[in-house]
Amino acid sequence: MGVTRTPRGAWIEQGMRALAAGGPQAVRIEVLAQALGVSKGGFYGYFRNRDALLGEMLDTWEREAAEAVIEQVDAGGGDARARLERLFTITAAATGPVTGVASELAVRDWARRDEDVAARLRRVDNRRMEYLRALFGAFCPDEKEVELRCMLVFSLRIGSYFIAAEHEGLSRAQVMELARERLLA
Amino acid sequence: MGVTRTPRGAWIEQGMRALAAGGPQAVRIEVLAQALGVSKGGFYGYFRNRDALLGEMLDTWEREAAEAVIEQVDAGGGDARARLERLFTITAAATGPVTGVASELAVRDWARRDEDVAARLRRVDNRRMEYLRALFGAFCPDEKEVELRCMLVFSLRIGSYFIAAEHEGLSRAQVMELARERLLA
DNA sequence: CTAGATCTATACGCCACCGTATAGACAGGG
DNA sequence: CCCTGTCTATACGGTGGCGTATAGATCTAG
Repeated sequence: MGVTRTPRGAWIEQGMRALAAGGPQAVRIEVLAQALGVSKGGFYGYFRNRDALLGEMLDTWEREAAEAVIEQVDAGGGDARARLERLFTITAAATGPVTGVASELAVRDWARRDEDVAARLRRVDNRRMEYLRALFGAFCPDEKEVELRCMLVFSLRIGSYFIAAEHEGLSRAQVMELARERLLA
Repeated sequence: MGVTRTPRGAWIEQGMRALAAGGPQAVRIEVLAQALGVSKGGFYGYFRNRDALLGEMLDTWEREAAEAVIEQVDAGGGDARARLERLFTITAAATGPVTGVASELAVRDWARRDEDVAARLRRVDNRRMEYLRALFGAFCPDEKEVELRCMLVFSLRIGSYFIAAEHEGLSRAQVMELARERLLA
């Protein structure tokens, strides 16, 4: 039996790279093949067609996007505030083809026009929101206040990548730092 | 001289619709033509090629995106808080092919992968940020606090469209209302 | 009503990409 | 060493979209 030279996962990972860089339209089999230094010949042994690849890409993203960060945050221990701090730091620096920021933004935009993707995103977002809620709930008694802070954390994270505006006398990082202090108060 | 049956502006508007619905990749000349009930024959009389159309679409967006809202807000008069309230209401309901929310989200995503688009977005965002800064500055003495609130307003607006999470016992509108009260305090 | 300008329909060549078919290359078991 | 299963390269037809060419349609001016 021959060994797998370009395993299933390689196609998925390269697909995620393409998705992150150019959206679902940029996930072209022949382009992925070239990036892998291989012809597309083997692709159709793993996947029925291009849609099957996109589906499996979303499967892996859905499986790892939320859990990867949560596990990493929890692994460090500490109280709720310490974990939130760590969460801010980690998500700000997240890179890599599947759990990186670029992939997530691409998925969010994709979800606007595809109901299946939207459903997956909803599951991931709800899982994260649930986690955030638990952390804020640990030191924040008002339930509404908790929801508000969760939404603010979420929005700032996404906004910081989609917003191009500059700030008067402050860097973006400084503004984010201000927000961080305020949210942990 | 024949009268223009499908004027330049019609192509641009239809292009913006396609952009809003499916991103720049979805702006296909033959599709626009079909949507306009016309063949693509006339297109190349107005535009050198597809890129020229995309460029003019961005021109009109850049020209109208910021100013349209600002004028509409200022037209109602009132103090800074009243204007901010009106700004929240207007931007939440914004529709239409060029100044609508969908177009803006599409442009933001597009800007991630095209430096020219990013530059245009930066100009629009800075113009809006400047306006927001003036409004918050009217009743908020601390400069840093002003920047923070501007960033929060911006992020919430964008986040509310890109975030799929649901809230515990509250609707998204209720959370946004909470944020509005807090930001105007 | 004709003339000229402008808009439009249609046909064409071109290219990128999808999915299939088929034959060669490579490893391990007999 | 050969055989078999698996991965791979290449060639092919089909489709969709771009940009051009060209001829017909439509409107205003004179």
